[in-house]
Amino acid sequence: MTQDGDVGDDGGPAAHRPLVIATWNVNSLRARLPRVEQWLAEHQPDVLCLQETKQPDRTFPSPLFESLGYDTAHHGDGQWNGVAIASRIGLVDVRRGFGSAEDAEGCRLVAATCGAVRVHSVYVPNGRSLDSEHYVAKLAWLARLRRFLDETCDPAGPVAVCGDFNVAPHDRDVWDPAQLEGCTHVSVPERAALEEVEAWGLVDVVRAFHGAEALYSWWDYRGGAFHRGHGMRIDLVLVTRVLAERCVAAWIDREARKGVKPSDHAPVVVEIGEVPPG
DNA sequence: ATGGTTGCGAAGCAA
Repeated sequence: MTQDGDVGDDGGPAAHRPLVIATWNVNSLRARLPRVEQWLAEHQPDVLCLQETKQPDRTFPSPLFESLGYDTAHHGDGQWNGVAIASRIGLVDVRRGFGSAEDAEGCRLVAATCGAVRVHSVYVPNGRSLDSEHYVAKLAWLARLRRFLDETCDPAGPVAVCGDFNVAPHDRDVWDPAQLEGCTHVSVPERAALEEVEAWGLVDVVRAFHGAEALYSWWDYRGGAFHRGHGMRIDLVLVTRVLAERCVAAWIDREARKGVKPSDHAPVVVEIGEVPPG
């Protein structure tokens, strides 16, 4: 690992490695642990947000993360949902859930300050179907997230909201909008609820870096969806303007969807040049 | 053709 120094390799000004923040719905951390270890070693993110750890806090493998140089905060209470943040740049002021009745969906939000950045790992409810009570709860959860940001953060500061939003922001974020008419993830109300979250002061940096190009972060396990290109971009890194302005790269690691026992989601990675103090 | 796959936990549900 390189040390931050006053002088770079070429003798010129120090070349600071960007701050790397990633998010990954691992669809069971237990099942995915070898892939997560491999991915951390390969990409060396400073912060990794995880969703669907599918385990209670007491079994979360924090010692393993510590051995890899990461402090962790986990919020999970059983075999479903579960979110975490792993950070090698510090991890303080942990908050688990909204701290209110709206959190009844359970273990879908954890926040922590990592270095200068207030980081949130979120797992938005799936919604199941448009006529389901779970869809109503999904809309309410997104509205609660917006209020949570209003109450706990400053949009002028360095804030990142990362995770599986279970909403494709735009028709360009799904392989075939016609096939998905009447389905969750693309409906007008949930897209509006996501826009309300972004309107707090957040930029979808992967989209900002890739114009209108088709980019997906999730592909169904069934029917060879990945190889057919049948995906959706539902995993997002949303950052405040002060971070977006310093963003030097933002991408989705499709390679992680390949190989042995992949998650059905790919990691989303954002690289930020120089982070000002919060 | 209402299929297909994975994870959880040990039958069916959730995604």
